[in-house]
Amino acid sequence: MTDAEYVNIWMRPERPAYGPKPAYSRAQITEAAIRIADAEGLESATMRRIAAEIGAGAMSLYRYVPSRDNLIELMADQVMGEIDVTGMPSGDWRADLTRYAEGQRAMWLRHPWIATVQRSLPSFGPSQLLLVERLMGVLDAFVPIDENLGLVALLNGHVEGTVREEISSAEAFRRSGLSEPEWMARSYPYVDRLVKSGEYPIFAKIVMEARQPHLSREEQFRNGLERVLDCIATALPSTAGSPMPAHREGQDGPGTGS
Amino acid sequence: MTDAEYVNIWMRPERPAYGPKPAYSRAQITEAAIRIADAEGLESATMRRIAAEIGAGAMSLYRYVPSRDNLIELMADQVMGEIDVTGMPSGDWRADLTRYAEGQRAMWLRHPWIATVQRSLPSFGPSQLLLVERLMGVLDAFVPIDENLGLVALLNGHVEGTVREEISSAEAFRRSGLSEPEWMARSYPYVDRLVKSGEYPIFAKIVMEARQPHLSREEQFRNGLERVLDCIATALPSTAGSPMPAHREGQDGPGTGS
DNA sequence: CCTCCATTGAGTACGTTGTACGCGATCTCC
DNA sequence: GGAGATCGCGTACAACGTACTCAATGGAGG
Repeated sequence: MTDAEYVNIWMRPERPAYGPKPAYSRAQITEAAIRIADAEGLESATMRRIAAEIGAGAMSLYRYVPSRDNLIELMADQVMGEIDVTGMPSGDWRADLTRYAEGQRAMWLRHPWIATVQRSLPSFGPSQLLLVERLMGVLDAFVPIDENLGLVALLNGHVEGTVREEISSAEAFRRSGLSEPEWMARSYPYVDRLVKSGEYPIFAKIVMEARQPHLSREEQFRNGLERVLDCIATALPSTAGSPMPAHREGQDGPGTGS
Repeated sequence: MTDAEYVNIWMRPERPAYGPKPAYSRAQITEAAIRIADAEGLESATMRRIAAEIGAGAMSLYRYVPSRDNLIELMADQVMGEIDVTGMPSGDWRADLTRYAEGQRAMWLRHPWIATVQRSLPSFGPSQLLLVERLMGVLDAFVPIDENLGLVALLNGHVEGTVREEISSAEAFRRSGLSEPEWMARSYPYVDRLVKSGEYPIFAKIVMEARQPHLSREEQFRNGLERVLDCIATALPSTAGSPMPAHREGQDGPGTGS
């Protein structure tokens, strides 16, 4: 009835007209859920567990949140608000996008369960909306809105793709209960068999030769990010300010000399 | 005990030495699971449901697969095998990568549940391995392996990011049980309030002005893909063949006529 | 002031999930 | 021809999300 009226969790008012004072709040529940999900994974953030965390009865949560799915939407929007995009656009689009990208990555690493959340697309929560405003505001002066959408998608695609991989390998370890070295030791026979079989030369090349996988995650991320920013630069008019990538100081783009 | 020995589903042999003839097979179970997940979502592909689909008892599946998570890994690898990468590298890297990207997208759209699967990173199944061989083989002759990894990550990031958005909006409709027009009608008051509030000028601009969201999904994907391929082109040596389409001097590569 | 009743926190209960365990039947190896 | 591993499968259990129900609560209308 009234439940189905709201297509969005944000369309549903939190506080009713009158009645007894609520003992808890959406914010409190959301924060508790995030705390649990951060520490033990999203699947551990069950309704009972969250309720216990704040000292409530299991069913009390449903006075504040219509369903677990909606609570997860609240969690997702909440953590999006952690990304610092104040003062954007600052005038230096490259610095702005870098700060955004690193903030996004840091947030994902703090809250790895984000990777498993279906952002049911247009569920625009307040934090997500603000993020869009600031992020797309960076390029808004330089390109038409459609171009902006494309460039932002490119940037987000890279950030999310990279971090997702980072997270999922960490998650795989956590789930299996093995440490990374132990896991690698266990995997060695399989990988070794694949390499020695000769059927997968490029896989073997990755295992044997690639240095990228041995760099720190930060460096891997940085390298990819610079590439994406260079790509964005080519789509902007020269009035956009940041110089062309070719003669940037400390340029480390595609094809280092060594 | 012997269960924990295997870190990988692919390290565990399917057929044991002796005993009665198995009535089913991993492949059969995997296919049934995929069929159900395609039609009703991954959460409907429960062990009981899958067993019923092939006419088996619920617990029989555990003779073939150690856990549901491992079954999902099998499913994921299976559908990766659907992407047609035969004949790569063909010599035209741009055509190869386009075919790969569109194949990847088509596969994701056929099996939307893929978006929710944590690819526990190095669980290299046979199809995934073959895919890596063919895909990375496309650029292997032109760039060092580390550069290749970066470029492929860029491409995959775009494909996955775009399709993920495509899927999650479709999923949101499916879950809510509403049709797209009905959903939009329900959302209208919320969106309208946001736009009229004046607090979100760029969001408003997207809603009011952007044409990209009204293009077909194929066109949106194509546009973004071209951008990524252009970006990759700048990282390749000129011997790679495919010329830059638009704003570069058209040095027609030897032999490539497109 | 009192009364009304929507809303509160919370207990109980139901249906569904993944899967541990154990059974008799079946097949390969020695 | 045993011996014993492996088969399909029924039963059982713990944990999940959440529908339903209840007495207690406290602002609104008189």
